[in-house]
Amino acid sequence: MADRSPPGTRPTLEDVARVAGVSRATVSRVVNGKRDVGNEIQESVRSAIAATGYVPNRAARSLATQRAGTVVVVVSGAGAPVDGTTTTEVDFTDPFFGRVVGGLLRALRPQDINPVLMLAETDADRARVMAFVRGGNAEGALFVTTQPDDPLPEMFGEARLPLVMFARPVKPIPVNFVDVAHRDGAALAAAHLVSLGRRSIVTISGPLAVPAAQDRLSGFRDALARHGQAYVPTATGDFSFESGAEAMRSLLAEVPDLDGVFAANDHMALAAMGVLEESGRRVPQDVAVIGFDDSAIAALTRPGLTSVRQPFEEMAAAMVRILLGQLADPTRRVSSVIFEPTLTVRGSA
Amino acid sequence: MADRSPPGTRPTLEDVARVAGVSRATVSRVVNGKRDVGNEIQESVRSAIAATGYVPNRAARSLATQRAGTVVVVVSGAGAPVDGTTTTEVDFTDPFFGRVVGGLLRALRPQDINPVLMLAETDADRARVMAFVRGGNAEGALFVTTQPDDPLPEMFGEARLPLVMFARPVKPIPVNFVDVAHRDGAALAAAHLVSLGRRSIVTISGPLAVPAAQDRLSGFRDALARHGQAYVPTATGDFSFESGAEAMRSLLAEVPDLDGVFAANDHMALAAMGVLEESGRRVPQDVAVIGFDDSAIAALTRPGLTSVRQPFEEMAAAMVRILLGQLADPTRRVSSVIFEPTLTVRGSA
DNA sequence: GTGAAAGCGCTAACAT
DNA sequence: ATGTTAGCGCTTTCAC
Repeated sequence: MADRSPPGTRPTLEDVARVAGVSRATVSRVVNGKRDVGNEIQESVRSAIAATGYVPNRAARSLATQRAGTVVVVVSGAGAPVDGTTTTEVDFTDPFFGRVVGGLLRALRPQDINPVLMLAETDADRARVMAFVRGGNAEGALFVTTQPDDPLPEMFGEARLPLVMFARPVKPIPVNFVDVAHRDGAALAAAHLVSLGRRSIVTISGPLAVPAAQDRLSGFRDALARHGQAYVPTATGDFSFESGAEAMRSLLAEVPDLDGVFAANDHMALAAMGVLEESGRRVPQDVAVIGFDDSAIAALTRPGLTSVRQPFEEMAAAMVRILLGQLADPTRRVSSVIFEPTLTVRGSA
Repeated sequence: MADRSPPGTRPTLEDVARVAGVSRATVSRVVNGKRDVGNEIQESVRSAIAATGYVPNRAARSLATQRAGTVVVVVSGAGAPVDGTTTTEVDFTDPFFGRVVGGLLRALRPQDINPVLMLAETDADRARVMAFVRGGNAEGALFVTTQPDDPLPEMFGEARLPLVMFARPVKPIPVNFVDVAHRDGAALAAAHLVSLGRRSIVTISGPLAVPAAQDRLSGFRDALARHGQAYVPTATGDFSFESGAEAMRSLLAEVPDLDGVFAANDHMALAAMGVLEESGRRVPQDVAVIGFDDSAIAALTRPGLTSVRQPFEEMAAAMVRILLGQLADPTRRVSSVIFEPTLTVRGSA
């Protein structure tokens, strides 16, 4: 198992072939599991591989096969390109980012495809991503963003390059995506609040330009209407902690006797809890609070935050599956998969 | 700018050369910014590139240059290989993971080197990483882990493969790393608590097998000793929320009149705050609490958590710098850079 | 079942 | 200053 070669010189197929006393082609066949190779030879090739410590060079393979063996995982989150460092970090501390990327990596792992991670914060970034894929350096892209109007999906569409998004794009463009049934998640929250006997329920919405926020709001309203509460006082935030606090304050002014709150994400729900407590109301006794995302933070507050959970890792796995399907059959039509959320019940509701 | 070629066939250097009426070599020179090319020709090559939509193929370039143009970013966090999904996610929701990886990507971005992201959760994963780099598919690795005894660094060392770690490894092996001055960070916390007039200060340590936890503890003790508090009651946690709560309870039993707490990370600090409030003590009036990491959560609690902050993005940039230096001059000795932390003051202390 | 040979797209001497 | 040429390490017909 020792390294014989001088540092910097890696063993090649040629080396293995020489050691095994066969041709490069045969070694290649063994390496790639082609079955029309005699057993004896197969043996000796394997031991030659072990002896030399051979590892295939992907660049050479890509060149020969015309397949990159690589996909790009593109992440973008914060809206504007940032000069400071703070805003941009939102990407990565955002609950869903890490979970999704982790899920993608795990789903990709058995496929012998490796993920190149790229940021898409600026137009230059996006151009870089496009060039990368157009140059044949990746076979497709997996795109996870919190920025609903990112132009990248359209660019991919026009270039007819394989892409799967996490979350439905705002514009109705033909693109593969995976999403959660936001309306159903909201309905879960509504049903839970009602089952808790809450009768004066309000909601803090996300920015209505974001499809997910839209759906969570309308789903919540519809569900509550089915349960008899025809009108749901609503304040709109932007998913940030601060906006959640402000929304809660204005709702409190409008509906002092409210006893249930559904916020479109956990940050805003947390902020709402804070405002409620400052106002002398107890959570969950006086007011029940439910968030959305089931982020790491939700478990770290007192009371813990009841929240709607998206099955991130399954969703990530689906993204990979769709992309691989598309690569295997490029004529395949775009597809989407919608997952059902669940409710994680903690102390707040 | 239109695509002329049938889908699937990408323009090559050859195509550009033909359109521009020059040789491949000349196009290559222009593409790579070699300066010994006449202006006229340069012009026509550029427009030929634009006309064809040419993008270099990295596989071919790698093969020719013998340089991968790729580094692998390895992340590992959760201790044992996991069958469920929960534990493993720790990686990604951990405050530092996203910040560091984000920083790495941004530092790599201008370098025309792209990062392949790999997990190192199991031995098979580690083997995969090793094979990847040994096969010449990446020029080196950037390793960020919360697992102090990961065997990967040693494997890289033995194979004499370029590696830079985030955080000093437990074993004193010769490896490049970037870290923060944990002792100084702890001293910052100590000084702040003392300046607040706290006289009965305790600390919640991380697992002592982790160098960072060791340093934070000893740094805190030493600093407090310099300020006159010779003995610091200590409870040891494992960085988890639950362990922090338990540690706080036992400290409370031991030192009922404590008025200051320094926890080795934010999760434990948060848990401590919760236990303190349950016990009827107010934060910060009765007890001041300081955490470590300045994670996203720290800003989302009430009161906000005062915490020691590591300059993650600068640290990530340093990792990249060190790796590139090593690649440029492989004989370079291992080096390390230690950054100074700062204190982010919020409501809790 | 195995080998010989061509070629993937690019770079880097070496010629001119 | 530009072109010619020979590979980089691998896969893949096509012969044998």
